[in-house]
Amino acid sequence: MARPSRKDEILQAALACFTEVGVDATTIEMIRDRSGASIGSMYHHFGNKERIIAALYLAGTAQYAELLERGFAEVSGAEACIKLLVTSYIDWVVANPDWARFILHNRGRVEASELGEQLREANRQHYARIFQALAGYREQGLFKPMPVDCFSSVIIGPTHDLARNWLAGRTRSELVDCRELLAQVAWDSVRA
Amino acid sequence: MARPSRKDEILQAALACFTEVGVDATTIEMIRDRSGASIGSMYHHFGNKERIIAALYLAGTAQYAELLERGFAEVSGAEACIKLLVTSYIDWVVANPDWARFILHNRGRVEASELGEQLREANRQHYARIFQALAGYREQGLFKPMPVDCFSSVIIGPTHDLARNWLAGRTRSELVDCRELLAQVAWDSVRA
Amino acid sequence: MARPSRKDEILQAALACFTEVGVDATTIEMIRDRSGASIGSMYHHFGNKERIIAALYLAGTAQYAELLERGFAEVSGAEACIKLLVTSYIDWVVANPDWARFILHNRGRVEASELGEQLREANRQHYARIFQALAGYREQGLFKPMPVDCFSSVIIGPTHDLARNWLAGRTRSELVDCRELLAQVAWDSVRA
Amino acid sequence: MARPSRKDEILQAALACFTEVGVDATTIEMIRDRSGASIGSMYHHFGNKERIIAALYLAGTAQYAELLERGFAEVSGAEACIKLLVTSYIDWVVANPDWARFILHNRGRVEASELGEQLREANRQHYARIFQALAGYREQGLFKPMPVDCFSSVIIGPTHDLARNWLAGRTRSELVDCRELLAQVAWDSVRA
DNA sequence: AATGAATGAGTGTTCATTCAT
DNA sequence: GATGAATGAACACTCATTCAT
Repeated sequence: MARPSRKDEILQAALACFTEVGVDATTIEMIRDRSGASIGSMYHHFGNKERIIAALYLAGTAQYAELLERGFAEVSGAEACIKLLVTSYIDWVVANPDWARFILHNRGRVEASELGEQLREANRQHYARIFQALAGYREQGLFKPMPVDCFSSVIIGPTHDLARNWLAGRTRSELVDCRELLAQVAWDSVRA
Repeated sequence: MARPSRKDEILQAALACFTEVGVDATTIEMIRDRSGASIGSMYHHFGNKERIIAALYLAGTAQYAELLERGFAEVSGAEACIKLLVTSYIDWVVANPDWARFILHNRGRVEASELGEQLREANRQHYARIFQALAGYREQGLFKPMPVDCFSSVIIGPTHDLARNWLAGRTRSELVDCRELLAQVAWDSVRA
Repeated sequence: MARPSRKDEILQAALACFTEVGVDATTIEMIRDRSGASIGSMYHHFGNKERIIAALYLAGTAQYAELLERGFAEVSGAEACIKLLVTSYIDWVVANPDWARFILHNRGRVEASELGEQLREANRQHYARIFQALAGYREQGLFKPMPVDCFSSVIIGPTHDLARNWLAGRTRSELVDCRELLAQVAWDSVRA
Repeated sequence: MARPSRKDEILQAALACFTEVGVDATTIEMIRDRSGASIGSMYHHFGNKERIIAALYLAGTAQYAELLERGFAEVSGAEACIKLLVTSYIDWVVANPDWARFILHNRGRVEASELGEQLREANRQHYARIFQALAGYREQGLFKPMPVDCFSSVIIGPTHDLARNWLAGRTRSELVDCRELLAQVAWDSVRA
């Protein structure tokens, strides 16, 4: 296993700072301090703070997308696919809580940034991939008819909500203990 | 109808700025400019920026709580109560989109602020009120057994998720068009 | 004994603040808080902060001058007069340490203020009174000849220096324990 | 002779401002203006205003200590040593009147600052050096017995007092003209 | 690829003072 | 004489970014 590159060290340090004091309160100096890189090096690799944020965001969503992709390769059937969307998400959040917290709270900022279009494109592909996986079942009438925006929110909304609360330390339950329940609720909510 | 007080004018101006450029990018000067108040007056009324943010947050949650309270006075039955939680929320969001966006994205910041405890206390009372309204039905076994954190998220999660997307302009559907569907999904997800 | 007037209450409060945090760090609000007066009342009585400082300064020097005057009425002889200058000063400092500290550190500021001339006039009279008391002995050749500025500093310099250090908490000795020694040194230093 | 460093330029500019308008009335902007440095550079070198003040103070006392040290290398005997304390001080004040004025009026502020301990340590060493130089004579009984705080004040008090007055423009005499007289008075005041 | 001293526009906040009541 | 809400100029300080080495 290769040692982390300077770029990765900077991203890890940034995430740690974002977790501790928030994205806006994190200064370039803090990241420099934590990563061991020099200011010049950080600007050489990323150009500006906004691009550090975007790089961290995009890397996170890519990692989750990859996990989901691996899941799709292993399951089949409408129910399994819907449940996979929930369980993959929970598994990723539990494995990467800081990263998940960062992503959950900074979508708007990255969308508004100079790299917003890149994020939107990644999201489009992500959704396209999911709908491609579900298209067959939909045509078979296995899902309750509803607007596509609702469909997404009904599946993943409870999980997003609980994940946010869990990551903020506002829950008594462990997120992972609700894994099967949330998956079942998602399936029940969309099945025809 | 009374004319808005100086305090309210400041709060309204702050919300408009937060909506346009975000909370962190909003400067005291912008709020001053928009509200017509002097800097001194703003500090006389609120003390600092953080307290302006917190005051706006707390006023918003109080308003929603009041709307919900009025709803509880009018409905009865487990199904009606669960659906009310969803429809009241949607109604408030649709009626106050800027305020809703602000609240949806700044809970953590207010919790971490000097007024965090006040917010947590308000939240405790809010949840206590809801559970009190539902306690009878729960005892009758009308709800599927699940952890309390899940129960909340299953009911309101899809609505929160869709509201976030709608407020960010990421949906094709109108939030209000999903009102009955989301209410029904909520009820179906928790009924025994 | 009359109760302190509102003006005196303000001056006492100001001195307490000056002692605790320094003159520059003391705000009008602090004095208001401590005195119980309103802001308006303070400005009614004094006009501005500078005049509060000057009033406190002038009241202090007047009080010391009065003490000295009473001393002159009781003693006679060159040695007694010189020693009186030292002992009166020490007695006043020990009785009014906060006031003394304030006066010792704010002469320049009051001199530079709008009331500077008033202070200089008071000082002129103070020195004139002292030299009048000593004029006879000087003519009798009882003092070592030296410039008048030196004469003053030689008499009171050691006492000023020790008083400053004592008031700042930098001495092991108590100021009062050095009373006789300093008086004797003063006399030895100026006697012919 | 090397050209002054950026740090020294800032310090010199600060001293000039302190002399003209006083420490509290001097703004960072004034020092920036006068030194030619950028605000960022000033904060890069010193961190904050308080540390500029302290650096100037400590540099001044160090310079005087060095002058005194050179004097000790050249003289011997109790009388010469005592007189050296006075004459070195006067020589330094006359050569550096602005610096001297600054030091004479800002000891308390630096002691109360974050660098107070550093100043106290420097003072401890300064006094230790002096008492080491005099220890032998003291043991020989060449000095009048008195508390150590008095001993210092008796020697240097008249000089401090006159220097303050001279630096404030309140004297008719020139400080330097009183050099020998003050040295003699100091010696007379402490000799056994 | 790496460094870090230098930059300066921009920020939140303070506080002496005014004035209508 | 007394009040205190309102004012706004002025301040110390921050921090993303640049650039010569």
